[in-house]
Amino acid sequence: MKASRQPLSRQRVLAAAVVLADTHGIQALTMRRLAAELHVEAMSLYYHLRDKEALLDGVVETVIAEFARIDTSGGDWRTRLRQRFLAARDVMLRHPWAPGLLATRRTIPADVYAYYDEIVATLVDAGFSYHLAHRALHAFGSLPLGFAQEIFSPASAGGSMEADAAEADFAAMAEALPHLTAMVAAEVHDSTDPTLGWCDSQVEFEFTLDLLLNGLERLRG
Amino acid sequence: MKASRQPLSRQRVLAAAVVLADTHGIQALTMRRLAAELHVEAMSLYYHLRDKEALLDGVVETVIAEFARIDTSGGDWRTRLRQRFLAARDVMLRHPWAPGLLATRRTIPADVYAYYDEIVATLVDAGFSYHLAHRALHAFGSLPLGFAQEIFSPASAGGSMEADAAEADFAAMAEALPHLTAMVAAEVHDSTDPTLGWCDSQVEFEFTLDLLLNGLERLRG
DNA sequence: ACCTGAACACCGTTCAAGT
DNA sequence: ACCTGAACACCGTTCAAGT
Repeated sequence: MKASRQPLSRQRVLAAAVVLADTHGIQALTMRRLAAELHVEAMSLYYHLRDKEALLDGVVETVIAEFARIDTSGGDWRTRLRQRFLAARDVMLRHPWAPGLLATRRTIPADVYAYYDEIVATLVDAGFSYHLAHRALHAFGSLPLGFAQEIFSPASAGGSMEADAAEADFAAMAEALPHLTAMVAAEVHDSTDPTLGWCDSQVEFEFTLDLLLNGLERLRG
Repeated sequence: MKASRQPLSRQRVLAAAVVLADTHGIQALTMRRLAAELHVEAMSLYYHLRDKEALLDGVVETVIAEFARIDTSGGDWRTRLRQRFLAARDVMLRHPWAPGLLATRRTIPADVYAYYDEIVATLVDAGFSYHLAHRALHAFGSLPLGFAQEIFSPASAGGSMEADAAEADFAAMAEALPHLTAMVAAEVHDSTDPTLGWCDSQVEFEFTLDLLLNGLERLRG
């Protein structure tokens, strides 16, 4: 136990931080707790990382680095981008806290730039102008990073909406929100569908993705 | 000064919280500081709000309530939704911290449900099935709330990308990220364009919006 | 009904000091 | 080079107490 204590490093600290967030949630990722996990005092972390912001930046960097270099092989531009975005999604599904954390960062990991460069390359190779490629990048939003904007209850994957409806007076809700009620009744997420939350399930992700890809294909000069 | 001290209320606390966030940033919104702003001790706030989560929930509720009831008058479903979403955007531009805060909430303000009910109503009235209306809602993401997913530097409205390029060795960047460099060179955001950040400017917001609306129009049965 | 003082547990961070 | 103890400023929150 004592003999096994190799010296810390930035990499080891970041890896431990990812594991801690995966197992106990992002709110458990405090300097003191992370240090305890590494059998070290909190202050030791400051030797390897400037401050907590630097820790969080490093954590998203670590996650982004998981976007494996997938083969950009066969298919047209749409299938190539589709592959990439779905690969990114695999990573995010393993780290459900990552989208939220990424949203709070003010600096973009360098890897993200490289990633976006490849996307633009794919578009331009397919005949897009830089102008349209730029707009496409905007339109994609966070889809290249593997997640869609989450509106409804990011924390409660599994649908708080049904739960609320069950608790509250369902008839009253049906009266106040007739269209939503009808829609929800007709549309319950397939429970085998991998999800990052109520509003970001796999099938919806792919629907939005294809809607955008097809719309862009139409605009492609 | 002393005589003007009317008793606190949930509404007054929330209004003060919005002002505090507007003027000093969301990170300045602490129980203690908010209390000081109201010339009261921090503990007094707990009489009106259960805890800080309840405060933050109330703050987003207050912002959402600003989505004025705009006339859903003339035009087809696309122009009606477009009006709504752009009106929401006006609100968010006045509270740039709101999208980020909203992303951290785990419960949806009741007003948001009512808002989405109206959107579904508009779609269904236009001939959408509930199924397609549901998918449309997903595809819209956060656009109905007036903002697009922000990938690049949410905090630095005004473009850290150019800044970084200026600081770093531009030639090296051009080599490492040839397509992005070319794209950025060809595409600089118009500085008169109202923006919530590098990746969420008004023209891009509208482009994405129309791309989705047109794609959905095509799928409409 | 509405507000407060004192206290607690927990943060991130600094600094001088240890090995 | 790498880690630590003590201390500081700042959180959110409780509880019993004031008016």
